[in-house]
Amino acid sequence: MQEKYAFHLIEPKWQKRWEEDGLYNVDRRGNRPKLYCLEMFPYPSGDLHMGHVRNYSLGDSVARYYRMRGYDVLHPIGWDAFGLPAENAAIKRGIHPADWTEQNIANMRQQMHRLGFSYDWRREVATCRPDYYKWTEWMFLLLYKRGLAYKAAAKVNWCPSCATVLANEQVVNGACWRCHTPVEQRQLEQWFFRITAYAEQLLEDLRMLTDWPERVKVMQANWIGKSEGAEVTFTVEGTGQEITVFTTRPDTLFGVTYLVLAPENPLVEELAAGKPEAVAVRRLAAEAARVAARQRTEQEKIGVPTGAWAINPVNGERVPIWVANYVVMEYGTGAVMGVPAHDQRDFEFARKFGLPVRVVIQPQDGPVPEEGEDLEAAYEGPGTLVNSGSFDGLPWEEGKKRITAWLQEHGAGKPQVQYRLRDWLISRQRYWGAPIPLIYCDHCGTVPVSENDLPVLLPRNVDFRPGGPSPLARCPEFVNTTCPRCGRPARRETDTMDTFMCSSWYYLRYASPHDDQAPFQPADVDYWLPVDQYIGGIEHAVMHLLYSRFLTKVLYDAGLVKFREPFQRLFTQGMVTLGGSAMSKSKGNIVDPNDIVAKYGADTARVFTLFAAPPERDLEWSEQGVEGAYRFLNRVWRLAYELEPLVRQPRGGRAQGGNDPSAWPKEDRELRRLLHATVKKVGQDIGERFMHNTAISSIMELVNALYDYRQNVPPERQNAVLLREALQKLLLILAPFAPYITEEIWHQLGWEGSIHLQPWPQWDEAALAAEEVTVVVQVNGKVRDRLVLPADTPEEVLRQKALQLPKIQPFLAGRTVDKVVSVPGRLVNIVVH
RNA sequence: GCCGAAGUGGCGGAAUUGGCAGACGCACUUGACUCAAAAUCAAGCGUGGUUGACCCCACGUGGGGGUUCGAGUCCCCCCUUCGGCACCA
Repeated sequence: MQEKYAFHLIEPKWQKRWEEDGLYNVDRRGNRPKLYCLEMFPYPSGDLHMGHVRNYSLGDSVARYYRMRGYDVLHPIGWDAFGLPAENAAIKRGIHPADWTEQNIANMRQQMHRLGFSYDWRREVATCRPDYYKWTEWMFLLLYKRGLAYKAAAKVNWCPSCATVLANEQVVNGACWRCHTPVEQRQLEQWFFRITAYAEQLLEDLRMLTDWPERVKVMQANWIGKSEGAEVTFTVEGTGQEITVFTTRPDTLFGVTYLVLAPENPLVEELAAGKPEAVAVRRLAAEAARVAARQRTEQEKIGVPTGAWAINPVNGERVPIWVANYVVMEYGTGAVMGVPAHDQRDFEFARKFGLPVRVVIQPQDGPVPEEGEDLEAAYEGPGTLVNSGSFDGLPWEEGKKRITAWLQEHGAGKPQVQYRLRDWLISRQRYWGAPIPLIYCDHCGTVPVSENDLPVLLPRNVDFRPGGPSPLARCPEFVNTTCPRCGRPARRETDTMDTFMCSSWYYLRYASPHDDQAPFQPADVDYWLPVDQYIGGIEHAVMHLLYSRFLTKVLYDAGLVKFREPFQRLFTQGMVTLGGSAMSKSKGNIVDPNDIVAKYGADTARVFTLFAAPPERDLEWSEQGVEGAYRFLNRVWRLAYELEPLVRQPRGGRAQGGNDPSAWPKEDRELRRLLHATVKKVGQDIGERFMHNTAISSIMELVNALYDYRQNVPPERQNAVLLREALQKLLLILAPFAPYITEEIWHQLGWEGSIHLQPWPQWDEAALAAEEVTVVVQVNGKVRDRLVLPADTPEEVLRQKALQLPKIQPFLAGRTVDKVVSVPGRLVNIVVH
């Protein structure tokens, strides 16, 4: 065996060999359990960054572990390859997006090879290739046919920097999720997916996801934003028009002292027309229109009366109708009933504009002033109905039900559930995306492209110069076509799909990556899906993960898949930081994985990223920590080098006491116990706990124990059988984390076959029981001494020995022993006073 | 404001079921090897007190209270940090 750990020679050698042997290719066989381990596929930006290294190292160790445990492991990778940076490269550097993307893919694929990730490369997909986006278009048509795709004019989020619209999920704090430019509101006609039709299921099925992080489920639930309440219909005095409001507090209906409409509500103009208030109303509406709905939060509440009045259905009272900027058109009905006594926003508004405040809920304890005019703030808590006619005295929850029922009986309302979720806007005014497969015909209207004509190909020669309509709209060869229905000249849709559409179904494609008849074969998907373990960043908690869940449910309803949820277990890993913040080009705090691999090797990079922090937390990059990981691998190498003569002895060498471990000396039995305990723990840490950091630390402890044994046991007494077993198992459990060095040592020591095809080592449960235990002796809960005893010492003997310990005596002198608590194998606690 | 997660040495973190707090690693200190350095190996390394030394004692997991023989872990209150949602009626 070589004396030096020459990673730079070892790693390229095995990389090539594994690839030639197709070591990680997997096919549907069915005679072994399957496991689908998936990491979120990357955008091919050009280079892997440390976040990728961490994400893929995590997934790879899981995949390798289960492979060794006898599973057929589907572990694929691909490229989320449509998107704006490719188009920007075209604009800035004159390189075509397709070429730019393919070059980046080639480079990143090479980096992944160097890192030794165990992918089945035959299954690689790229969303920008026609053989993939053909099926993205197919998915669009599926939604279209099922009535889940529609075109509508709406006020939408526009990113001026990306020159395209964005979905609500893609606006973060009022800015574009990708480039952080503040978004603007624009009135445009766009394509939407009716994700709101699945709001209830998307919310309800979160319960099934018991192996998802709580915070992701909470974020999705918040995003869906379910509210239960009632719709109440008010009549406009004089005209008989109706204004419907949504409220979660029908129990406060007797407390209504005004109505408010959103400035964009079309009723506003109707109501004010011809009245003296019309000028002020129009001015307010115009003012509000200038401010994006999402930025209104910081605005002062402003409002004006419309001059119209409404009749409260429950008591026939006249209340004024106002317009105010604190009501949003996009939620509910764009109209709200004002109950200042029991809603803080209404309270502030009423105080500012001198509207009356009427108390209709009395809390159980501590009276709220009966006269609303004395209130200092709205009372929003529970209580009993007052000033509410025949409903007086009801508990509020009961009041909600009874008043809603009354409204329903009298045709003035009904129970209503509202969701905050909006439909998914999928049009993008960009070139580098999957075309929306629709044709507009002057005679036939909107006509979907026939499935047989898919894919609608992106034309290669387009004009990328910025400004004006999107490149596709400026490409007559693309735009001009014939109507599939009537054959007359027609125009293609020139918007492309949101790239989140491409990534919302890719995990299905890996099952049948090259099928040209269907997006996937049922037999493949039924076998491999759902994904058993999905790993990625938290940033996709409500974007990618929500869209993928939605699409899966649509496919389920269409009978195309047999599962309702695509990702069984989800793990969200933390960021890689340097100087406390995420690595980014703009901050200039980048560590290039290429440099680390060149300097220390891929195994070191992998071991460091897995060891330095628990996977879910942020990982602060540390060059010294990397050196620590490198030192550890060198210690493993040296250990193997030193043990080689022992390992290679004919018939495995000798062991004092023969091959029966129970006859071995104590040091041998102790080392064997640690070995077997470590094998068990590492398996649990990867498979059950997802704590790769503690898995590696326990392997380090094993290595340390082996060094101690070598140093402390005289050479002639060292147990070759044990050391051989220990080294072999050590390599096997380290293999998922450090695939190169373990493979190399495995072969240098003369063991057969790839280490990565070996079964996970067995552990002997009987070997785990320590023969001797250290029992802590406490007095009043404080540790005063320790006893080392055989593990099977009877509890009575244990207590006796503890009470007789010399160090204990001073603490017992002059005191009475109340009781003695003992836990065999752990402690004795003597309670005195 | 509502919801969620977290808070442990100089640093990253461990403690899986209520049972020795600080595993493992980094940094640091000392020693061995060396002409020297690097590498490697060995020892030490929570805070305070005490001692010639060994020992020993007290305190210690964001703060305060509680349950328990025993709390980093369970309960209540509070503080801080991070994340999500937010005039959503």
